[in-house]
Amino acid sequence: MAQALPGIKEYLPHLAYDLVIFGFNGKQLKILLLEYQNTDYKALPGGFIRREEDLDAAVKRGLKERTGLDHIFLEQFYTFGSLKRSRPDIMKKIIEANGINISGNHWMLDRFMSIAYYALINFDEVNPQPDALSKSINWYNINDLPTLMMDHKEITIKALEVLKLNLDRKLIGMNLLPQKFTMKELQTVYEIILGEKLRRTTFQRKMLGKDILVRHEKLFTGGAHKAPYLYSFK
Amino acid sequence: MAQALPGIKEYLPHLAYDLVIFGFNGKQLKILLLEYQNTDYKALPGGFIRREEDLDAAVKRGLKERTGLDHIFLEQFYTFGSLKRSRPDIMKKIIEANGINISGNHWMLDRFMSIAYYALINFDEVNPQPDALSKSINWYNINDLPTLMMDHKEITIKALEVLKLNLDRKLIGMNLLPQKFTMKELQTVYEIILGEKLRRTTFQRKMLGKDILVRHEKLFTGGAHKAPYLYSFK
DNA sequence: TGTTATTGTCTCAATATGTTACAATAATAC
DNA sequence: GTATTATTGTAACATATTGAGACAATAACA
Repeated sequence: MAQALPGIKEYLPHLAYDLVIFGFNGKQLKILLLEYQNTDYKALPGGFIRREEDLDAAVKRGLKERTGLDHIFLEQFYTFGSLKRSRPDIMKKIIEANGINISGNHWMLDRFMSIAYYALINFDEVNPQPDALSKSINWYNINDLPTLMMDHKEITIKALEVLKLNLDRKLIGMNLLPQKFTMKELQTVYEIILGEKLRRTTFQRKMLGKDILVRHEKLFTGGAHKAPYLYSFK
Repeated sequence: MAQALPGIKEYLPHLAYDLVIFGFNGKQLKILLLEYQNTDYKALPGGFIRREEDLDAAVKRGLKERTGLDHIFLEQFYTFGSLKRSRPDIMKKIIEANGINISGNHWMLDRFMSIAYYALINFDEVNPQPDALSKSINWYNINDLPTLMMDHKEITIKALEVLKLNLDRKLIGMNLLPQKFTMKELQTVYEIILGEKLRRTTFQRKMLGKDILVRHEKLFTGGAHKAPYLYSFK
């Protein structure tokens, strides 16, 4: 089961990226977390940058490896560079828990800066894949996260803050919903990201007034009530 | 005149920071640019990160070296990581123009990512200092910039975009104005950053309504008209 | 004392948002 | 069928915010 670690000749030292991948299941906002083999550590997906590769390309590559998806909303939001964020002791445990021997001066145990990105994906389209060191990758509710490794909690909180600030400006609902959705689903996305309840009538009027939605057929769910229209973004 | 280059043992390889330092002279928004010795290159101030130094600390150190100032509004806004942004040919010219020999595989000629920050300072308080490789450092009007080295124009444009987005949220006027200022000066700061004229009466009402300003004595400038009040931030 | 440019504030109009109300459904129960 | 229920779409009105113009109150100077 022993495998080769990435070589220092292939990757830039001291540099990594981390991904906060948001998904929406119709009710709740979730993120993807890796669980490392034989440890309790849960972590954001991440990776290294090849020496002859654009930063953005490296992150897109990692995102595709974890989700199988291309052409996803992806945005850099912050670079974490404090000294204390690097924890060679934890990295060593994770690698050794995979049955790999690592020398004390291996480059993966050095200090790292992490350039953090967040991605927005349609929950239903993705089949997440764990990376080489982890045993599983799973969705976790943003309001009920487990303990995260190192500074990954801080990274996640910052991602959510940026998401909130960008909510209106970047039409973020578009990327978290299926192609067609109801007004209520759109409102739920907004409510979860903003962390507050919104008024139904005001929200509807505002969204319809923006001239960004197309109305389609009604959705009959079997509920004993008026059926809502489906919408898509223009 | 020959001097020693920074050693690879002291600094993290492949990593630099750049600073977009904004100042306001009462009329125009300006940034600080270095001019390298014996070249036509103009560039943003920047530097490297020590191996045992927090990223933020490195940038604060650099900001203090250039401006002499501490406790300045400073914010990270983006990390530039494309392959083509690194130009070892240009770096080599700059270093050799300082009368220093540099070998072709020196670490300063490697690929670099740059973590960009912007700072807001009070124009009148600062006495800028050039760095070891440059002959001068000067203020340039943001609307009339010279040709900048490598991707520094792109970095500057992005800084201005972020400044614009953060204008209301972070009370940016506070950092660009002297302690006491007139409503007109505050409005001018807003107008330049937003790139549009604002309505005097609406602006005044909005600012006074925010409950962030303290009104002081009037300012008599000698103009043949009513004297404006001076304000400071609470 | 009149002239000029600018400032502080008021008013009214135009928009935008908060709030309530209510008719129009889809399914189900009878 | 007809009544019942939950939810949706939209109208209506109230309130708040912003746009636009008007105007009196200066400072300095001729």
